[in-house]
Amino acid sequence: MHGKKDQEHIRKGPWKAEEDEVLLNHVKKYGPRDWSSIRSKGLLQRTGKSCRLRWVNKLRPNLKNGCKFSLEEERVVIELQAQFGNKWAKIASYLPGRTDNDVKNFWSSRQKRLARILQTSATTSKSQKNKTKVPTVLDVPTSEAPKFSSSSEGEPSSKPQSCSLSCIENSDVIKMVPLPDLIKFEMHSSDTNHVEQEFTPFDSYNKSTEQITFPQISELNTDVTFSMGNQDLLARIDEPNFIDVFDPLVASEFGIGPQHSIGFPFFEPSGSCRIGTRDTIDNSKNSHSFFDDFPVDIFDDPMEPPASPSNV
DNA sequence: AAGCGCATCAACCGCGGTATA
DNA sequence: CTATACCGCGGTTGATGCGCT
Repeated sequence: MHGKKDQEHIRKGPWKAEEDEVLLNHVKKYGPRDWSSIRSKGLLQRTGKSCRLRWVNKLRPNLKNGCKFSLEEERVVIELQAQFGNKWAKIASYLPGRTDNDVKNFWSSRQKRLARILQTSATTSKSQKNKTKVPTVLDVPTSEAPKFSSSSEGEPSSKPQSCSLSCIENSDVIKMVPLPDLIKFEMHSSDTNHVEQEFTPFDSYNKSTEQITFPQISELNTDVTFSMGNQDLLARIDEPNFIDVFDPLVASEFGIGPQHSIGFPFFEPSGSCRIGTRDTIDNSKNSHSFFDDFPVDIFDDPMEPPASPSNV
């Protein structure tokens, strides 16, 4: 009855180069819209949905494909996730060149890693001797973090996701540009001209008088001892000695203290692009590779904004 | 060298919102 | 006003690659 014909020729799975080409041609002609017309015209045997996804995630210009999240980007994601919840598209809009899929993947992989680390730490410290009561922080990410406002309704801004993050509760109301300094740095560093003008999320914030609360990172960073919540944990997950945090015997109940000084190289140049897999920890260890790993094009590709439908 | 486990990425699915007829 | 189609988003899953044992 329904769409036997419609369904029989729908192609799924990995995209071929020819398909990409067809899709690109369509976008060149008509802009990134009318996705379903691509199939109805017989150009591709893909659903409009699939075409759109391919464009958004892979073919759109200026995507940072294959680049690891920089530390700044990671922090931005962590901050914004705490602020907005799992609004990946929204979060991605603050990260030029990143898609919601990127952010989503990044986050879930990070969550898995965190869960794993926590689990490992919990079991090892338990087996050593459950001498010190492991702080609640330990329990939080495994039980709670994966569920972070999975439903969209819980206006996340009103409920700081991190338990016991007192600094979040102290967040100030920042009007209009809800970005902490490091994010601004990310945005403005290479080209101050085009950023706010062309980067739509800023635009929309500028236009609206919306006020959102945003935890100030300076505050977040000032007192890591005892009040480390998910955000800080997540932010530090890539540090070589991150695991120390969870060893209550070593860290004496999260008196993490100065041994967690981040050390070089914590910050990477804006827009840096860590290529390869699982190099995050290695990057922190191997200072020799810090600058060596920059891709050749990062300094001459100042992230132009994605072509907007109206421009094409 | 092979097998295993983990991390990452790409793509699909379902659902809700919006536009249009 | 209603029905339908389309679009966008978030969650999930399968494939692949890589490192470790």
